[in-house]
Amino acid sequence: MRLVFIATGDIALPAFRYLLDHGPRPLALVTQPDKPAGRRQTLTPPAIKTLALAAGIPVLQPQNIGDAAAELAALDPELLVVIAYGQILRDNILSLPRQAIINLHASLLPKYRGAACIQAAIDAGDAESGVTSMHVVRALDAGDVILKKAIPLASDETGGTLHERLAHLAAEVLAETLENLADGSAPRAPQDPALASYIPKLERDAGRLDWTQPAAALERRIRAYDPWPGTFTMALEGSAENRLKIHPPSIVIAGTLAPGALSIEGGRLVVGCGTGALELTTVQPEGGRRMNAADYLRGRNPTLFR
RNA sequence: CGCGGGAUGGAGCAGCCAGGUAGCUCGUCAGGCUCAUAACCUGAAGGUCGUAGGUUCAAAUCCUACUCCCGCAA
Repeated sequence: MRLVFIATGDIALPAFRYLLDHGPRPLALVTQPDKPAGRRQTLTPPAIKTLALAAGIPVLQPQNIGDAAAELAALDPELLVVIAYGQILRDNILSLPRQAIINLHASLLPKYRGAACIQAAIDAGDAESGVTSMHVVRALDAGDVILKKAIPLASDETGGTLHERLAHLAAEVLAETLENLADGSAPRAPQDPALASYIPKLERDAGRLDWTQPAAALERRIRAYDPWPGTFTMALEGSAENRLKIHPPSIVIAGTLAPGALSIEGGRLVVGCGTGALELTTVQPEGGRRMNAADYLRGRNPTLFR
């Protein structure tokens, strides 16, 4: 099968490796251009590009994927596989493959269309999440579903652990989807629009914790947003106000503290929430390294979180 | 050269701006108190103040270069 792989995010790595190991071997990889990353803002290629080059797969990095329409057409692909590419595909790409263009999405569609689907499942307290394969249509993540596989979420699940598990699940889903397409047995189920939800891309300050929220919701958010985009609060330390990152795990406890008020006893850091309170175990002051709450309290003297 | 914070006994920090006895909260060890304890009391050990130069009678502190850690941003 003449297949072109279109992906940027690391969640696509296991699926890409699967194709390299078991075929069909991709004719090319389309990925986003190298971007400045890290503290020095050095130009960094997507990890999947490095993997492709090592395997001798041609790599295309158009600024806009529409710019590469002619090159892709020249490859005469039967199937385009899209995973976490990061650009909307337009008609000049959608019309390219002779057989199909499919997308793998890290949620149980039609729930959580959009970019932050992994975080959304944990944030909402869902019992399970999964990976869905579908046909790509013009509306985002709205195409007919081929198949989906679900996995249960652990009580200590974080965005990082779920990302890892779904990445491997995606490889399984891709394998099965390709088999079904090859032998013509692929199901095609329209999504029920009434059940659809859309999760917008997370913004800069999305990780700031709102202490008026219930403790249980904040505990989920701290897990969901770890390691990206992370959660933080502004800590009043003396006359200064410093950014303080909050890492999981955190523990929901009963309490009647006012939202953002602190209870510091025996090296335990407890913050009042809208409902109940939250004990924080691991924090990271701006400019400092990650440390446990007792260490933080030894050298700093926070009086209020907001 | 994207912006910024940091490196001080095992941990987290103060001291630096206005150079001149190494300090705080813990931890560790010993002893005491207690039915008992991560509680309390007493005492002790433990530091080339990131590295290399420079200024000075004198540098954790001022100057220069370098190494490493981290936050923002992307």
